Amino acid sequence: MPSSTVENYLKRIYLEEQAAPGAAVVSMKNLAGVMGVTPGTATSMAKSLADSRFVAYEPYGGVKLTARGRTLALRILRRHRLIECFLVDALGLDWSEVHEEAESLEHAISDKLLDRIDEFLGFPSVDPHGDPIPNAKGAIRQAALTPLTEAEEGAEVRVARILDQDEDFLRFVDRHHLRPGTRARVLVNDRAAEALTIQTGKLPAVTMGRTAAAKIMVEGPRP
Amino acid sequence: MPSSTVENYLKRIYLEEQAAPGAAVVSMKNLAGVMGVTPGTATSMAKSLADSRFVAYEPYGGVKLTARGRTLALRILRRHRLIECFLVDALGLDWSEVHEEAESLEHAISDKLLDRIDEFLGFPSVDPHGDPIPNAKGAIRQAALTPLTEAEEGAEVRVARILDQDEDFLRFVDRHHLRPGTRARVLVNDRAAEALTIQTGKLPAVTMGRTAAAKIMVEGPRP
DNA sequence: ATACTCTTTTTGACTAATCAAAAACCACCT
DNA sequence: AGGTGGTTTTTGATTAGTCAAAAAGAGTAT
Repeated sequence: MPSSTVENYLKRIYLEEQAAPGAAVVSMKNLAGVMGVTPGTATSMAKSLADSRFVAYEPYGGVKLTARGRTLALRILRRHRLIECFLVDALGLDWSEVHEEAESLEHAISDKLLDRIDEFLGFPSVDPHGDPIPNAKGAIRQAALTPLTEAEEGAEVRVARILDQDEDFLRFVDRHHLRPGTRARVLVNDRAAEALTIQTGKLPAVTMGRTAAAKIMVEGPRP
Repeated sequence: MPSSTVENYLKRIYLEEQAAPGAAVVSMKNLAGVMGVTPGTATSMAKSLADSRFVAYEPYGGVKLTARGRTLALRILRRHRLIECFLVDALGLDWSEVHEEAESLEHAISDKLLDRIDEFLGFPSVDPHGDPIPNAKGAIRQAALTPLTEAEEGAEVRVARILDQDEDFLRFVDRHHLRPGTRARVLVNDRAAEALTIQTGKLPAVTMGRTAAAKIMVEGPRP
């Protein structure tokens, strides 16, 4: 039974691999950064993950999940995201605050309880942030989405996923009614100014910078 | 922030103190036994709990919770029991299987979420086994109960609490409809034979031994 | 009080996870 | 080739929690 530390490393490695689909491996510096540990710790953990065959690791070559490691990472991610759904749907917690809570519960919940929750929720396919939930077999299916920065001016889009779990950012998104599921119109997308203006229904339009817009994934004008 | 290991020790010490109200302290042998560790480990943990002022400890003198230690123990117990309620009431898990699950979730849940659950459940005062739930301030209130072994023959009793969390025993109780809340009549209480026969409604009567009956707490014929 | 038994403590060792700081290595740029 | 800057690895230490086995202490029976 892998410790929750190991589970966290694998989850982060998976997320880093997803975040930078170009890079084949995750560097020690990167890993140490996202895990909040020193590079030396990342190295020794990389070795021990490799010993357990969760990652491929070559000295100076970074880490890369093996099939076995990815399976476990997806299992944790599934737990995390189902728990988020549950906290929001069943207990009415705010979607901006469930991430932290799920972060600890994901290591403590049994498979049995998780399945019960999955059933209770009606087998959801995405969590409250729009992140896809791996199924019990570890398969993950996500519709092709584009960052808001790519949207044409005048386009009608549907917010599908928010890529940042930071509470402040989520509250900003919430305040302007840009939660996943919302339809909105892109009024301005000024690439030179790196600013974008978007409007939901009859609400006042919001203008945000490029980096903020890049964290909001949308479905195009029509598929 | 105490580790979950420390939380578990304090919880067990509290429960042992309750289980043997006569003994003023919990011995190392006892503690090692219930925690499933060697006596040496119990000793070194006792010292470290004493350093943190959770228990009073004198060499060869056993441990005894301080006010501080009891407060923390009751906090864990509150978590444990509210979680059990929640799993049964909100997710329909069987009361015989929630103990183990709560055992790990109790260390992972935040105070905020726990309060939300408490509210969701309508501030229950006992868990599915009839164990009293400490309130947010750590106060615990339990009606005076008597073990079934003390019941008079012919008495009508109300099952109030089951003192054993073992899955098999709980399933036995369940099978014979002796869950907390049930009214039943004591048909035979033969102290010499150490056997007791009890009947719920029109169901077939059940006969059990003294030790089993001692784990079932009831409210008297009338208060 | 003496011996015997049971409990408790001590000692030494081990694993997992971490840090700080030194050393080694890699890649790139003249 | 040689140096330089940044990354990675190594080394040595630390903390929490554990065990096995030896040593010490307490209590009881004769």
